[in-house]
Amino acid sequence: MKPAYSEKRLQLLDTAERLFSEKGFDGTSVRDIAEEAGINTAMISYYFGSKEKLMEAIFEERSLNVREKVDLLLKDDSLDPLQKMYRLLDEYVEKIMQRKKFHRILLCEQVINQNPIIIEMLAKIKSRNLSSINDVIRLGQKKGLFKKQVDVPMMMNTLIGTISHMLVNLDFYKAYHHLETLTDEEFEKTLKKKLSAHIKIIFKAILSHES
Amino acid sequence: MKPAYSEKRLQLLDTAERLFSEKGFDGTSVRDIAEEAGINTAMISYYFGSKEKLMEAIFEERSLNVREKVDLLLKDDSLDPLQKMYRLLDEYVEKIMQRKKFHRILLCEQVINQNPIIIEMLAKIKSRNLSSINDVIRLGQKKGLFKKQVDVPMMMNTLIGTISHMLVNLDFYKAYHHLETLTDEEFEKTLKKKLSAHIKIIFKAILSHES
DNA sequence: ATCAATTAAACAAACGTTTAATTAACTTTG
DNA sequence: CAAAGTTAATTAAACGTTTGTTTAATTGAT
Repeated sequence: MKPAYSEKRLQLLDTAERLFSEKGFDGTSVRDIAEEAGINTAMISYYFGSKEKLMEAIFEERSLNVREKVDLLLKDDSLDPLQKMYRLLDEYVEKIMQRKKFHRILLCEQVINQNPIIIEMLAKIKSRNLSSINDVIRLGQKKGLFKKQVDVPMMMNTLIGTISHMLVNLDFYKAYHHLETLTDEEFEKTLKKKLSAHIKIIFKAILSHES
Repeated sequence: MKPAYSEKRLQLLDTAERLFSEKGFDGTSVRDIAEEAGINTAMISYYFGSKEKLMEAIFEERSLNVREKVDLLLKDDSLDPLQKMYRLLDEYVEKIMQRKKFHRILLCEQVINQNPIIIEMLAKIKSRNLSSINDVIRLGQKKGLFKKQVDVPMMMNTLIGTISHMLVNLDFYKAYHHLETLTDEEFEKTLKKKLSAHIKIIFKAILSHES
């Protein structure tokens, strides 16, 4: 369980992430992971200690923390509060799309997972991110640009819910809009633009006071 | 595998739904289910044929079909198209909240599931529901009340994504708004109202043309 | 006496983890 | 600079459980 960054460790981590996202944690055996990675089964215990701890390692390496992004945003005087929120929203779209496999795992594990270490990890990240976002919201309210009553967790719920649910409907969405001819990169680019524009409309309606 | 509606069959189905929603399909053993239901393990094969088919039975009994609701809505001349969409949205909030356990299962299985029967089942329901909803949208567009370009799957993605993601954040949301003192029924009522109002704002922004 | 419902026991297969042995990579030493 | 010694990396095999399903026997009602 010694080395922190070896090629085989990373190989196991990537393979496990892929298989967990395709078949779930309990649907994937350590033999599956080792075999597909071309590495001996015992190496999982050797590097991570256990299958559970391998999962924890995935969460530690892939979880999304927006505090730094928010700090930069708050300092940037060239952007009004709504534009700051637009940038933040794009950050979520970008990062979640960038880490599709992990966020599919996250989607399942938030329902199923019983591991107290992961539960604690997610609770901390959620609280921290929410409190950072609240800073931006309060700024907008102070400047009189946002409504006084904004249900921020509800708004974030729609942000993450919309992006996450798109992750499970990717193929359906692609087929509906006849986008199968596009390359993966083209489709991804198109989709991110659509998601971004769509959620901007939503955020504007939630945040700013108009009839 | 004979009887379609016996007390023990329903008992197994309910217990399985609960355990699958708490621990996932692969995280739940047939012994778990049988033991918690107080029924012999072999009865699962007897009634359903297999664990897989038990899961299929859950999907058959709990999936949400909105066609009837939409048909009623389309006929109702006392409602304008936006109000029809509001009613439809409330139907989704109501039904998903009513079937929390099943929709937690659905959330995971849409990512993980490999069972072709369930995949086919979900694809059919999704297409059917979407085409029904498209009828309402086209009506609104015909009357000049809705935008000409509406990404209906994207809109539905936000609807279902918002409600579903709330299902995994219930406790967090309750704690954030200090709603722990409420009874379960009171909280559920409050939450449904909040969800409904929130999504109405979103739908209005997506559907109607304003700056 | 017949047939459905129910049971405990047994089945092989798959599970996560550990073991003890072997190989590979360095370090130390003469 | 090679040989010996030392530690880390890697392996195949085995461990004891648990898995979903089936079996063959038993119960209960008609």
